[in-house]
Amino acid sequence: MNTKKTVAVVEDDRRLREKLVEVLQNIKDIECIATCSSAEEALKVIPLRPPDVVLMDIKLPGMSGIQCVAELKKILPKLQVIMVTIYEDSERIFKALKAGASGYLVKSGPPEQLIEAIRDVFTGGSPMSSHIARKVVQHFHLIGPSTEEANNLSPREQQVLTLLASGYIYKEIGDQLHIGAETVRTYVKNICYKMHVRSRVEAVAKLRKDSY
Amino acid sequence: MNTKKTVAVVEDDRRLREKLVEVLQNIKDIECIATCSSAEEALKVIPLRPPDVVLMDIKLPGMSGIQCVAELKKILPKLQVIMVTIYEDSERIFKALKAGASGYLVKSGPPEQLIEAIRDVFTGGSPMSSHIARKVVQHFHLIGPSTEEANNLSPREQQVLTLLASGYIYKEIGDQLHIGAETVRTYVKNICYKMHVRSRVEAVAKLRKDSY
DNA sequence: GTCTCACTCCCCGTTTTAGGGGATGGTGAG
DNA sequence: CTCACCATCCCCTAAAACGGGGAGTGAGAC
Repeated sequence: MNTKKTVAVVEDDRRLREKLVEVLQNIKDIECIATCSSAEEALKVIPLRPPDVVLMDIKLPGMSGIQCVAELKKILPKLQVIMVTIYEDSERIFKALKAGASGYLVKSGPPEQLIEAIRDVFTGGSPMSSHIARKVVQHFHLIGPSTEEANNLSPREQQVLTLLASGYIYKEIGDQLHIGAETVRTYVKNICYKMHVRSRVEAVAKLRKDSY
Repeated sequence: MNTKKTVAVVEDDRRLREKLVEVLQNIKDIECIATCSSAEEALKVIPLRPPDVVLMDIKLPGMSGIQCVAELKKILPKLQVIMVTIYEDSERIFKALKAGASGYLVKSGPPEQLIEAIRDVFTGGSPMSSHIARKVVQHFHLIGPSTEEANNLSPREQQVLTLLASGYIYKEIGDQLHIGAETVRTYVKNICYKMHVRSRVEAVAKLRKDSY
């Protein structure tokens, strides 16, 4: 590869930040074009000259790294962000990923892991520390096997269920689908029967389990 | 490590199966203790002498590998399964993970990847091919940033919301929490207010967006 | 000591759902 | 040509939820 991959580092701890930059400087296909010591600074600096990849700490003074990712992604949707942090709790992991991070590394890993990760996101991958990946996978285990029950609903029934989940009452649903509220009611009855639930609320909750 | 990691292979294509076994035989810390050419066979054979790790193909004659994982996990919850397949579509990936798979590799990868993956699940990781990981991560991006609205519910309100999602009516919730149905109603009012929704159904639907 | 806030309960009247029926026409499979 | 299944609509009664109030206690914050 001829052109270098450009990287920005967001990390409040000065020593760690400099250490990261130093590591990156020794890599021929990577160039660190910016360093920030806070999320606020990152939001100013990074959009001016967007790098290919951002290495982002989570614990920052003021705005958190997670929040920062969310903001950056709003203005630079194609920006790739790798979280580099000490936190391994599921909640932070999921928040970071939902905010738009493409990778998640724990700081304890070797520097080579970081370099590999940068190359990995570059080629469309999602680098994650081993245990992070497991937590992500466990999230799917919690959801449990798809019951498929929502799938043998008729098209109309699925529409109704979707609108139901949006909080509409029968009459409103009927208006949107140009059918009577009584008809909507019939669908809800069938949905409850097919999904083996007792109420529309439970059906909506089950929809969540089956999808995702 | 002294004791070998035991592995079973489930793969219908004979040549590929034998090739997998051959690769494994050359590794000192891994022992292949079973091979199956179908999901049905796997369900009979594997529980008799459970291996540490199962390598599972998805496309099998009869029952699919995904279904097989779900069944195996029911009787052997601690069994670790790595999907080894040619499919890279999100739907199969998610179904496999939800069924209980711990890892997901594409067949095109090098044999060393397989060995690494077996060792990885053994140490609590979740091996995934690079692009598979990205698809998993993209799933979180689709959900979007947490709105946090469910998080500033009081503990009691969260309990109520959870039970609500399970389909209970106010009286049943009240009984379970040893409070009156009227109190439950008060919580629901507050929940709707705090979450900016108009009904309990919408609140439950929103819960799904915020969690996961 | 006041103030906020979670937790608890209550009332009234109105709207929405649930439960359990029945009914029509259309369409595609066997 | 049935039979199943979908989409559509209707009736009645009873149960549940909603809207919008009020109101008391105890804990912790300031």
